[in-house]
Amino acid sequence: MKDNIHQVSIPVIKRLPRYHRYLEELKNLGIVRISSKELSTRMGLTASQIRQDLNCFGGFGQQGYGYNIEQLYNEIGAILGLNNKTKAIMIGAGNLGHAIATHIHFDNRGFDLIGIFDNNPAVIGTKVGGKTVMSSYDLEEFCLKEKPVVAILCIPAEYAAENADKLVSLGIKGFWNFTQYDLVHRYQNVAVENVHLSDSLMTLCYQVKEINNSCEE
Amino acid sequence: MKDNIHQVSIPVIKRLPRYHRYLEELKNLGIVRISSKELSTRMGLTASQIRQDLNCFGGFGQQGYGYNIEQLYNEIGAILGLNNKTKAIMIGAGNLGHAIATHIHFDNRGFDLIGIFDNNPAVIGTKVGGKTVMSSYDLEEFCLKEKPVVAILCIPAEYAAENADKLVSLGIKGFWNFTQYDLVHRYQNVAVENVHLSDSLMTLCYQVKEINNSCEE
DNA sequence: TAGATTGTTAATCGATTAACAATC
DNA sequence: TAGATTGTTAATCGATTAACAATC
Repeated sequence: MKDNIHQVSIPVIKRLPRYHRYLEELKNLGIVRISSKELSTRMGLTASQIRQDLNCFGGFGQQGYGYNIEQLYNEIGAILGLNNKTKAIMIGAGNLGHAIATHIHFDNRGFDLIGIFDNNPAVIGTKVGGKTVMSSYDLEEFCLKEKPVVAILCIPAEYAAENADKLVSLGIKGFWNFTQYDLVHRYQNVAVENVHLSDSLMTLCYQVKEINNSCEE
Repeated sequence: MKDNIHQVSIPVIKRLPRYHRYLEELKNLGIVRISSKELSTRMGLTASQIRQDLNCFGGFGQQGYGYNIEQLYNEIGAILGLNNKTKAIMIGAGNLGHAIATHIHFDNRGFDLIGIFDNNPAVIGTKVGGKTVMSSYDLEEFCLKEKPVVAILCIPAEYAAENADKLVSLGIKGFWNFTQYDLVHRYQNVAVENVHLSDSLMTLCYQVKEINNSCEE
């Protein structure tokens, strides 16, 4: 590992999961080593970028040889913290929450989903991904006892602010935010990862329009 | 509108939906005008950036006054193409597809979801968001007749490549890709907007770890 | 007119790419 | 040893920020 003095930039971090995916695939193909050049061709980026990215964390390669795929795969997994079992809770078990809870493999991604909460009586008590949905009234007691670190927000935007404030006061250090609401810049020392689905869809709308325009010309 | 000669950069496009959201909120509060300075404070960015971003598309403001909120809101909506009714189909009506189909307001985002397909007999024929799920066998005929422009991929990664190839051959010009699979760089003149949920979660994993580290020191 | 605030040009900052000496 | 490929420094590119003249 290298000096942790200046922290790694966001663009680099965002590329790590993609490296991890490609390396997993190569590993499963039984390939042992790869050069930055070869990997760059497969991934559609430059060899320079790969080497720069990896050297933010240390020298994982070997001159004249390249990188050992399995080793690099494990290193990146460790950097991301995928072997952790960070306790996570989900707030909101509607359509989206339900899908996220059952669709995502939290254990492979460094998390342990330990509780799901909702305030809708029709949902409380039902099973979602093998877990019984709890009432929001029991959230505080649960947090004091279980000390979850991350909260997944799958609630309507209008409840996001109050819920987030409460959760931070209960010790939450990170949000996976599926809400329209802008959580970033609100808290000190709290990580926020936004999944703004509507924003993403609008971006696609623009792009498709642009392609249509350029084709018509 | 301004010269369309050099196209607008991706970072700018990605910020447009956020502007749109803030302006909608301001509009609903009944506020009529806003300066780039005031908006920048609310959004946590610089006034310069806002003015630069907006001037990619034309001069919507007025010196000494600022921007008319309703007008700017409408302009950005028009730039994004939110008034379009681009025909979209969904491939895969599992947990995630079901949630996306019912959770997203496609009509406000420039799209019209006209068909949902799956190859699971247990799902075919059921209703999702008021629409009957069709069999994948009928996809080709449907596309030839209805000419959808965008496909939403909510299928396992291993089926992504074959489905995407087929859909492109059937005239699809854009993907909203919820698959692990990397669609970008595969096709000419096809827009791809990725929602890599697992990647996003891994990024959060890293960030939470970093916060913990810095707090312990 | 004076004050405010834009549109736009210039300066800065950061991220990506290229180059190459180090070394396996 | 010679060839290959890294780690790292230097050059380039692009995006963000600052400055200011134009103008409402």
